[in-house]
Amino acid sequence: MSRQPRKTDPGAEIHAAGSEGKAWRLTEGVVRFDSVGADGHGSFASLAIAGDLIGCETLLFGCYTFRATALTHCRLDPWPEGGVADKPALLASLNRIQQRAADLVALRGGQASERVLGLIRLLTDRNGRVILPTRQDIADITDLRFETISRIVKQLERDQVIRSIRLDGVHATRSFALA
Amino acid sequence: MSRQPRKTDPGAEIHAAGSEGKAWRLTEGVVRFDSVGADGHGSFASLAIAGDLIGCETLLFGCYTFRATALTHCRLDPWPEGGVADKPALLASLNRIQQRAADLVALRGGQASERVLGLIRLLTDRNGRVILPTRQDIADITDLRFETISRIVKQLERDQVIRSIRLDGVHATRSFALA
DNA sequence: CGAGCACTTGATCTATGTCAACGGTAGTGG
DNA sequence: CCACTACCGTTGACATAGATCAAGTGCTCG
Repeated sequence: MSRQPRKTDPGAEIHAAGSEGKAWRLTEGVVRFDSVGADGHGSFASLAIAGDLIGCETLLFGCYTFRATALTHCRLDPWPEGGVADKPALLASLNRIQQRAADLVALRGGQASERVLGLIRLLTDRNGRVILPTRQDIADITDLRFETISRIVKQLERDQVIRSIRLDGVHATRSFALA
Repeated sequence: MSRQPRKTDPGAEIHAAGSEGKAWRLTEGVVRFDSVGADGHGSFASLAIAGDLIGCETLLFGCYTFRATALTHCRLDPWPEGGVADKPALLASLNRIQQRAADLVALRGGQASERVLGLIRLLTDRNGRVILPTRQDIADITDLRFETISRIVKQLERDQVIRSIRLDGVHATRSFALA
């Protein structure tokens, strides 16, 4: 029995921390991971963007370490494709996780506007389009406040660093093209 | 020909970004990793503490992605022990890297004193002892300024959250015991 | 002894947080 | 259709944590 690809809406929980499940490759969208404390409250831990793996810790433990939440429309494909992960695939994902971690650290240091711009660049596709998470999610990722994010995004728009575009099914405040 | 364990002094470069080499397990000490830009300037990217792997990306690329610098006296053992990494070992390190990344993200968010305390806890051994990096390195890790770190560490000492201890070969301002 | 480093501490400044009010849009139920 | 609610985003006024600038201490090494 092979698993099916899975699609999610923005805001939907993909899996809870500690729940059982398998690993996936995120082929479209953005996912946030949260560490969940004993009280059930979560704090932002990591991010996955298209191409990243989700839940590879299940290969070791059988259950997920973090809570995963879709920040945009997402598509998840079962991983590993053949059902069994080989060593080169593991090495590649290990490397990707390491790189992503360095990106995240960079998004939490320096000037507020640089951080937001950094995240926008990270999320921009090869056509120069971005679908942003909500202001609150951007704030959680960058450790800023949503009011600050709102001001910065507006300012980037005024400075014509980004320009609002219209994609169907996406809030007007969240789809942009890089200038 | 099997490689020898390696020891380093605080401040020493363990390897440069892009240089060729193998993977190691850090058995003692703390190491910082920096992304190195085209201009040769580095920015803090990640941290390894005792038990973590260093340079597992060499299994894939043959060379190191980041610059590695010893923050304390360190001991490095060749990895994998047998010369070839098996899948369970890879999965375990993948998991460890993921966990470490979440720790790091947490160290860069919230109140300054909480971040510093978080780092201190992360670096404390099972006997409640810590050897801290320099104030500047702590600042780079937490994205604060060294003056701020100095004030916070002193305050933690005054509040008796930590207490200065004397370890030979270590600056008096850097070895502490948790209260 | 002098130079260089790491650390400490005080005074002041400022980027960002906080609080508050309001607008737009989607959904829901009458 | 409208009324109502629930979000999400925007904007202004003001507060403050931490940055910045500056001066001085103590240690180590040549």
